[in-house]
Order: sequence, then structure tokens, then C-alpha cells
Amino acid sequence: MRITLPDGSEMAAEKGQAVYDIVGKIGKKLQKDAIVAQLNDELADLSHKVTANASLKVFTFKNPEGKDAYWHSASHLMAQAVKRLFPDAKLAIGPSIENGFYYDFDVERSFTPDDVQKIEAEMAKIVAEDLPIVREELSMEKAIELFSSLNEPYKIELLRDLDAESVSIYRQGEFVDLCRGPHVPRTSRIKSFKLLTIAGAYWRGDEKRQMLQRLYGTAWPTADELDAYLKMREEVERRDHRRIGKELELYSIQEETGPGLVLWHTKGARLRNSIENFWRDEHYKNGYDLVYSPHIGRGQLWQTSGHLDFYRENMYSSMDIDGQEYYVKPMNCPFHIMMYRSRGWSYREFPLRWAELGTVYRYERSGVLHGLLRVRGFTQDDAHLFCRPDQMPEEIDRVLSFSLYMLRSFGFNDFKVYLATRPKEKSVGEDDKWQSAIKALEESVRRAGIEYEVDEGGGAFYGPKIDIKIKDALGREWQCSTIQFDFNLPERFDLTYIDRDGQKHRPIMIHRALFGSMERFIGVLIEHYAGRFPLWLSPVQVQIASITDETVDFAAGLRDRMMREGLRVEADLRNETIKYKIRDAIEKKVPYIGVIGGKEAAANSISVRKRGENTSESMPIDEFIARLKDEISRRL
RNA sequence: GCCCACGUAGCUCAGUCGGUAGAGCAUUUGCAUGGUAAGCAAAAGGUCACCAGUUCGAUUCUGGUCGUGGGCUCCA
Repeated sequence: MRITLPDGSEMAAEKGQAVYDIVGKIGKKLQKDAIVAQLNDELADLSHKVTANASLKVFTFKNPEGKDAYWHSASHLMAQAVKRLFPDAKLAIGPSIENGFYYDFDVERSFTPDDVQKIEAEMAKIVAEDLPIVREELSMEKAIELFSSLNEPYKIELLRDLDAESVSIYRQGEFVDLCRGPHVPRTSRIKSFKLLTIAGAYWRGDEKRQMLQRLYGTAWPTADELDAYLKMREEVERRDHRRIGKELELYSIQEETGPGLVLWHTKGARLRNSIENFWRDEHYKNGYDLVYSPHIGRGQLWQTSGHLDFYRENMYSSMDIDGQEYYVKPMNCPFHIMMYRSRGWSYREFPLRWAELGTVYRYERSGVLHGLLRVRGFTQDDAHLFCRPDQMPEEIDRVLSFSLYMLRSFGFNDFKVYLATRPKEKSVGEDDKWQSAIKALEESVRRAGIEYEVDEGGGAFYGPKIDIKIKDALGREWQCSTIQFDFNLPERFDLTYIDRDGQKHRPIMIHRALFGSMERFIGVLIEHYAGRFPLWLSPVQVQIASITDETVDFAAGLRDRMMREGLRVEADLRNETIKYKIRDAIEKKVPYIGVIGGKEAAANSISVRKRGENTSESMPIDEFIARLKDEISRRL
């Protein structure tokens, strides 16, 4: 029997030999590190007996396949411990996830932190027992019988949904689980683990079904790797935008003002202003026009737009003005539509690109609110494009490249693109329109040469969309840019233009946002830069620190001069030591600290200390200002 | 909305097995006029989230409400 290795070389093996033994012949170290293997195109356990010629790949913890199996085995380990301590717990599912695993249980009472400790201890025992983990194939019938006898209703439900004649199960000691595998060969292979959090989770992600108890954990081959991972999580906590937002006095959300409603403090407002100014400039440069619209509109408008029919659960209840119903806007589109409807349009005037930083309010369920990333009042960097069908592909291309340009301007290069198709339930428009629009979006993404995923049924009720998501410090993805077709509003508001043929035609309407919302974008931006904003965005670009009382006037004068030059400067004139002021400025993460002492005042110079460096450089004030202006203009 | 945890000074957190609370930092004042990551000292600062209940007495126990965090579900 011949085994082909990834490098193309071949080796002999006896028929029926286990993968583990074959790997041993390749190398002892590899045998020790091996977790699972791939035989031809299928993943296999190390205990798998090879009966025919095959190609073989070995995976260790360094490979995604190895990690996956390792964490999956750790989840079984945890489930076994839970079953020992809570025999009545019903098993649901327990997959590996990014950096770890979870398992869902249906238990009488929820787990306490105390339980978690006991479970961890039991896991350690099972590891010490060094149980072999054994795969078994069963017919569907036998499997259902087995899990019925074990009283595992969730497993039976899973089995009944599987369209297969036979399934595999894995046993380790008294524990048995329905599982595709593969797994590590013995429980002793799971070396360093930690249970992280207890959470609730619906069975099969359906909020109408049973709420289960989910335990999250992580596992690593060595204690050092586990420690490193836990340290990394602490790092991530340190760059959480909620922590930095407070430390740098960017914003607050307070119980008394209302959850999900952001108060932008002075520093945060400066940051937001820099972003918005850039945004406005770039929009004018890219052929957009800017508009403004009100925060509330009459009920009739929202009736016509379909929002009251399709979006009501996200809208706040109406208010009465002179006996008429008004609603706070959850979207800006109807207002832009009304601007369009205010007069007739010729095909020669197309495309129209109308943008607005429009503040909208949406009801979000209390449990989903999250710092700046998920709020109830937010400002969208919204725009609506109206064009002829023949202009549509180019318009999508332009929006897409504009969007990527804007994100890259803020240092984002790690994003994911999704193509969202027609929702299964509520949606409007003929199917062929949907299909052609989806095709247009897909072609544009292809032309841009970007990788994307299809989000089946993830479109808006009024049309398909391209979503671009960027990651926060925890690696969670947040939707920012979105490009959406709208088949709904042009119909409902009977929008038309006069084409070359002198006849009325329906324009194509595209709705788009680049940052998504200022709140979410800035939230992600804070984490992205860990609060160390580049000079052009920093709320405070230079912090001036005077050394003695004698230099206070000079320092204050310098601050005023730099402010007049358009720089964002603050002066620390307190009666404190220079060491103290430097430390304070470093903690505020300002890009430049300018120290003014007697020498500087006499020479009209400034001692400049750049963020991240612990040395300073003395230079004439004019030179420093010129340097700042140059860096700002280059958006450094 | 659902599950779990949490809510003590501006911030970070101790603490009270039921007898109305404490530290560090920040703030204010005084001394020190200090040259690149915390000079010294003093003072001030709290209806212990809110509302009920139990109790002679609740910040502590119980229940509810609000809010926050981690998830789930849902979305920019």
C-alpha cells in the first residue's frame, strides 16, 4: 500500500495500519504534534485505519483543521464533565469557534460561576483519565435508538433532520456524542483550557424556541499559549471604544438621557467634525450634492413610503401636531424623494447624487445596544442616486470604489464584502428586477476584483444590497458601507423623468452609506487606532506644557497663535511639574507635546516630543507649525 | 425582547455574616518653581442606581423597575 505525502513523495504502509502509526514513520515530532489528518479529500482521525492507497496530509494545532478538531474535542471534554456533574443536562450542540469552543445545554437551573469552576475541575480529571476517543458508525435507526435510551431529545431532533443512512458517534469513557468528527485521539491531548463565559442561547438560534445555557471556553496545547491568548483578550479590552471614549472624553451615554442616545463631548465632536469635513469635501469632489432634511415628517409620507407597513417595529410612536400624525424619521429617503418630486427631470440631468448627514432614530431592542456601535439615534452618511438604467453599472462601480477609498483613508484594509439577496418574508418588487439588480451588484464587485460572500435573503425589503463590514477590536464584524437598490420608493412615489423619447420613465434609485453611521464608524475607528488617532483626526493635535509660572504667558500666547492657524491646541498651564504634565499628555494620546521653558521662550522655539517617542527635539516655532500643517494636509 | 452577571465618590475599585462607608487617581487649597511618564501636605467629595417589602433598624436580605456588561435573536 502506498501513501502519497503533500510534497509528492511516497511511502509504503501496511494495509490496515492506523494513520497515527504511518505518521510515526514520517517523524516522531510530527507524530506527537499531529491532531488529525486528511486522507485523500477527507478529514480523518489519527486512529483511522488506512486500507487503500491514499494521499495523506497531517494537521497539527498550527493548521486551521487542527485547531478546529482540538477545540471541538475540548467542547466534548466539557460536555462530558457537565454530564458527570449534571446527569439531567440535555446536550444540544457544541462546535469549535474562532479561538475556542462552546457547548449548549438544556439544564433545569442555569450554571453559576461556582458550577463553572467545578466543571473545569472535572475536565481536568477526565484529561488525567486519558480516555481514548473512539469513532463509531451507526445506522440512523440505531443512532436514534441510542440517543432515545440516553434521553437526548435535541440529538434526536438533529438526527431526524439529517438526510443520511448512517451517522458517526464518538465515545470517550461513558460519554457519547453524535458527531461528524474528527477528534484528537485521547482526552489527555487537551492540555490547557479555560471556561470563559456563561450565556443564554436559543436552540437553533430561534428566539421562539427553548433558551439553552451556553458555556464558552478556549483550549491550547501549552499553558504559555493559553496565557498569551488570555493576555490578548485583556489587550482587546484596553482598546474597547467604550473605555477609550470615556478616557479621552469623546462621548457619553447616560441613563438619564436615555439608552442608545449619544452625547458627543467636545473632544469627540472635534473628531467627528474632522471626519465630517473630510466627508463633505470628498462628496463634492466626487460629483455629489449635499442636502438637508427635517427630523420628523407627516404620517402620510411614511404611509406612502411603505415604512409604516414594513418598518413600523423600528419606528417610534407618532406625535400629534395640530391634529396630524408625525413620525421621527428612521430613514432619510422619503425626504430626498420629495426633493426629487418637487419638479420634473430630464435624462440629461442624470445621474443625481444627493448626500446628507442625516440623523435618524430607530427602535432597537434593549439587549442589542452596544456603546457607539449599536445605538437608537444615529447620523447616517446617506445618499440617494437617481439614474437611467444604462447609467446604473457605472454608478455602482463609482459608489463601490468611493466607498473603498473612504474606508482606506481611515486605515481600514481588513473588510468583508457581502452581497445580500431577496428576503424570504416581507419584500416588494418583481422577481426579475431583483435578479437583474443582484446581477449588476455582483458584476460590479467582480470588476472591482474584491472577494465577497453571498448573504442569502439578507437584502432590505425594498431591494438587494452590497454590504461592507469592518472588524472591531474583538474581531466582531460591523456593517458600515451599504449600497442598496430601491424598487419600492420610485414606484410608491411615482417618480419619473423624461427620456430622449419624450416619454416618462421610472428612474433607478440607489441608496448608499459609506461610513454607515457616524456613531458606529467612529466606534470602530477608536478601536482601530486604539485612541491614538493620526494627527489630522486627533481632537487635540498639540498639547503645550509650560515648565514654570514665568513661561505661562508665552505658552498661552503660542496656543492662541496656533489656534488662529487652524490647529487644535491645548495648553497645560497648571502649576505642576513638567514630568506630571508630560505624563498627563501621554495618557491623552496627543500626537505632539510641545514643552515651553525659559530657553524656548527666549529663542522663540519649542521642544517637541512626538507620540510614541521618549525623546524631544527643539525647533523654531514657525518650523513646527509648518511641519504640522504639512502632515495634516497629507492626512498623516 | 430572552439567559446570566453586575450597579458603592468624577474615574478604578475595597467593604458592610443587617447598626447609614473606605483607598488610589482626579478636584480644591497651601507649600515646593520643578526640563520630558506621577514633588509634598491638607481639605472637600457618597439618599451605597431607583421603588417597594421584611426588620427596632436595609447600602447589605427579598421582590420589582431602570441601566450596564457578556451572549442569543434582530440591524447602520
